[in-house]
Formats: sequence, structure tokens, C-alpha cells
Amino acid sequence: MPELPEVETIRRRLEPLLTGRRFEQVEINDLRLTRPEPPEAVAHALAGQRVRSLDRRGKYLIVTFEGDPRLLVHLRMTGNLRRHPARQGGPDEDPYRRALVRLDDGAELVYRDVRRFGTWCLVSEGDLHPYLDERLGLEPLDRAFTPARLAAALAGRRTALKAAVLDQKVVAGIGNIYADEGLWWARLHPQRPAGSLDQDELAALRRGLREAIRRGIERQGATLRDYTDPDGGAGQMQDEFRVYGRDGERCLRCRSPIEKSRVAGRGTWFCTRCQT
DNA sequence: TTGGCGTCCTGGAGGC
DNA sequence: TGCCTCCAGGACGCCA
Repeated sequence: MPELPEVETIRRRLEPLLTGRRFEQVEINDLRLTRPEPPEAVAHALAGQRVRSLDRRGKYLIVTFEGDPRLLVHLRMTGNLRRHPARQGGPDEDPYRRALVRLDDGAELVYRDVRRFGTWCLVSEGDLHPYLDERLGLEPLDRAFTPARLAAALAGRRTALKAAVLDQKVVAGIGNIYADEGLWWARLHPQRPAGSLDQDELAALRRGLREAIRRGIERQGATLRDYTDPDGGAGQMQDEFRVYGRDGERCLRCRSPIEKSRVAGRGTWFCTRCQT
């Protein structure tokens, strides 16, 4: 499940490989990928474009070209981007390949997505920031992500804290794994009403989320099933989990049992003692 | 306005 | 062995 650390890892790997390269040919094989735009229209708009930069906002990858529009890629559950050197021919048998970009250096950028939740969206330069700002809150590693801004985003909310943390308008890029990990670092229970945190707890939540995200980026993401980096390598974060997926094991901080429950429709792991 | 739930989507695990 | 059911979860739409 690509969250901020996984998307950032992909961005860092692909940026030097894509910057300055031209999209020679674009094939899109999945009608869902570009909805509501037809795949042919998106492929046509991308063909011939030269990449100026590759950025990230939340879980979106943003491909900026020398011309309009920009390409927003969201990997959702199982989307993945791999770069392959020039092939020597022969058919690609991967049934989950949803799109393919041939670059002007002969390499291929392959988009693979088993569950087909991922999206490719074209946005003009002028519409980019309104589009993203409508959907996303602050970046957790941004300086502007302060306890005061977090307090404002959570004020009056009675929903479970974890549900609020998963809300991309509260903080961008957090998914199920880093929500659980961040709440563990913050020593906060996932079922706490989101608007009930005092100043110290808000500061702890900010620190906890940043800690979880920083560790995720340092370890190049978590590979549970589908995620790999653009070279096909696995992330290491799954070896560092404090709570996610560890039900029945002991908390690494207080030795109490880790429990699993369901919050906001998501599997949720937490320490029964030190998260309050 | 807020929050809960269903939907999309497919592979894998587990039960019978 | 084969079939069926459930689970995983990001974003969005719908409804109360």
C-alpha cells in the first residue's frame, strides 16, 4: 500500500532517470486508469512531452513537462512504477501491466496495478494547486505542520483519532500503516475522539507522525506484498514496525500485548497499555 | 457539517 | 482438490 514514504522513495529513484527524458510513446491498457478521460486522449496528450521534474504531494506523484498539462499519478492500493532498460524484444506477459511509457533513451516506464484502483489524471498548470489543495492538508514533514495547525484541523471532531489521521485533508500522505505507527510513537489510542487532544498530546501526535514517516522514508518504504521500488527492490520498513501487524506480540516499549481492532473500517493495531 | 458505510477491485488465506 | 467466503484498504459518493 503505497503511502507517503513509498511514493517518496519512488519519486527519488525515478527523478534522475526521467528528468530531461521525452515520452516517445504511451500505451494505456486499462479503461479505468484515466477515467473519466478516455485512455487514448491521455496517451495522446502525453506522447512527445519532455519531463521537466518529478514531484510529490501527499500520495500523488506529479510529472511536470516542458509543456502543459501535468500528469498526476496515484498508486492507491497496488499501483507500482518500474523502469526497465531497453528491451531486446519479445512480448511482455505481465497481465497486470496497465500502462507503458517508452522513453527517448529506449528505456520503458511500466505501470503495474493488480487491483486497478490507481489513477492517472491530467491537470493543467493553473488547475494543479486548486486540485491538490481541495483534496490534501499539510505535508507532515513540512515546517508549516505545527501543533497549532493540527489543532485547527482536529477541532470539534468527534470521530476516532485514527479516522481523522487517515483523512487526507487533515494530513497528507498518511495511510493505514503510518497512522498506526504514528499513533504508537505519540502514545495515543486510535479510538480517542480526534478533538479531545490537549496541547501536549497534539505536539506528541505531530512528533509521532513525523517520526513514523521519517523512518519509512529512511527505510525506503514497507514491502508487505505488492510494493517495490522502481528497480524492483523491497523496502525495509516492515522490519521496523512497532505495532502494525503485530497483534499477539509484546509492545517494544512497555511489553504489554499488542491488540488488533477495527477503526474506520481499517485493521488497527495498538498497545493496550501505553496508548491512551 | 460530520461521520458511517458501501463500492470498486483482485489475490490469497482459510474453511468445508 | 475444488469451491466458496472473507479480508486487505485509498478515495469517493451517498445517506442519515
